[in-house]
Amino acid sequence: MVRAGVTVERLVEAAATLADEIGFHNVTVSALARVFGVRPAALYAHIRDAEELRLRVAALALTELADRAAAALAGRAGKEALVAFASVYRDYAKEHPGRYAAMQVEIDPRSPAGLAAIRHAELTRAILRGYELPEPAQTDAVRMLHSTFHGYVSLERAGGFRHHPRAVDASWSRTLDVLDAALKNWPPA
Amino acid sequence: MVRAGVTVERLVEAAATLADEIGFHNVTVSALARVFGVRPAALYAHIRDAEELRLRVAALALTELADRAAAALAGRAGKEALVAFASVYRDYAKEHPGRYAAMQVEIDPRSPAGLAAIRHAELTRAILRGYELPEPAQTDAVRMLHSTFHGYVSLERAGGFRHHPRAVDASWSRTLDVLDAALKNWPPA
DNA sequence: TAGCTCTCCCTAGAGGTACTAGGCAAACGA
DNA sequence: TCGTTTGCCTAGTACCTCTAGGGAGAGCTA
Repeated sequence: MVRAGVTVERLVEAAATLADEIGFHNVTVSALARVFGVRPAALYAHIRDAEELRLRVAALALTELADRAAAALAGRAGKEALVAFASVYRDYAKEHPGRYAAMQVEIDPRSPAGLAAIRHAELTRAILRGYELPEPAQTDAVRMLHSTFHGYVSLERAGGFRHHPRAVDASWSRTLDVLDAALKNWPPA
Repeated sequence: MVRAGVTVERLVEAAATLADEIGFHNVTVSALARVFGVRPAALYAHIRDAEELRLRVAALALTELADRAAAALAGRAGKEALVAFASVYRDYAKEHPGRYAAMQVEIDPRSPAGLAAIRHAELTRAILRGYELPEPAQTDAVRMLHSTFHGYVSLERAGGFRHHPRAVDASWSRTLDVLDAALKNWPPA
């Protein structure tokens, strides 16, 4: 009986990779066990249940994306920051569809995934450095930006834009122009 | 052996109701059979498989939402139309979380669900009546509006706004103000 | 009305998944 | 070298999807 060297970290990493390959939806404890050449029951020594596995993949994805966003935002402000963040977001979803899907699970704010999500929201706030919005407009803007990014990427992935010939990249680029203009000229309450 | 009177229509309607109650994710053929007081195998005379059931629920939800949107848009233009559509969208998601989740499945454009989705996109275009945007800005705007609505509702439902005290309704209202301003003053390419 | 057919739901069963309980052996620490 | 711990095992329960084939009620036909 050769030991497979399973650890939580390797498990979650493999689950994330598997999600990108076969879809987050299809990542099961059994499928993951097959990856490691091990019986499904063996994994329950490392994770409590399938739900914890999914939450850990979500936390991994949120952390990875936050890291990339932080790097992209470094030294940038205004529209440059906006475009950099948005590109990182959309590219990550393209590159890692399974991880991106994992991020959409309902998240307890006090879990590790919840902390990663908060860090994520704080980074979105960093986009606004060059725009000088007061509160509560800043929070409203953060929510709107996040919504637009997530909504666009989500609809694009689901095929929601496929029935019209207009290039999806072009609409994305124009959407960022519009968001930039909106942030520069935020209407008074 | 009393006949339960199962038909595809009643099945899909019950599945949608069940989705709103226990979550779309938890709607299984078995659970649906229990609702009808029938063995799971009996349902396979009416639906091909679980996938078809899910697609039919998605089509039902898209059609219902399109109907409501059409009614809300009748006789309205400009910001009034924008707010009416957005409210219908968000309220529907609140009222029918299971049906809303069903709409997020990947949809073949040529299926009934795909046709409902296209009708949906056309209705979003009707919002723009009062704003007089030329193509391709119109398509870009439709995509941006749809993205923002979906993204906001989706993040709200997933609890993404829960970690900040700012009222979610207030941010929503301000987001609509910003979208209105953006449509009125669409930046040139 | 008697019989025939069709439809609807049944049982049985194969195969997959989540998860628990308990066992055995490899790896590690004293 | 000898416990002890750790990691993976088998066995088993429960639930899910879906197929095959059987029986009985409902409606059509003569």
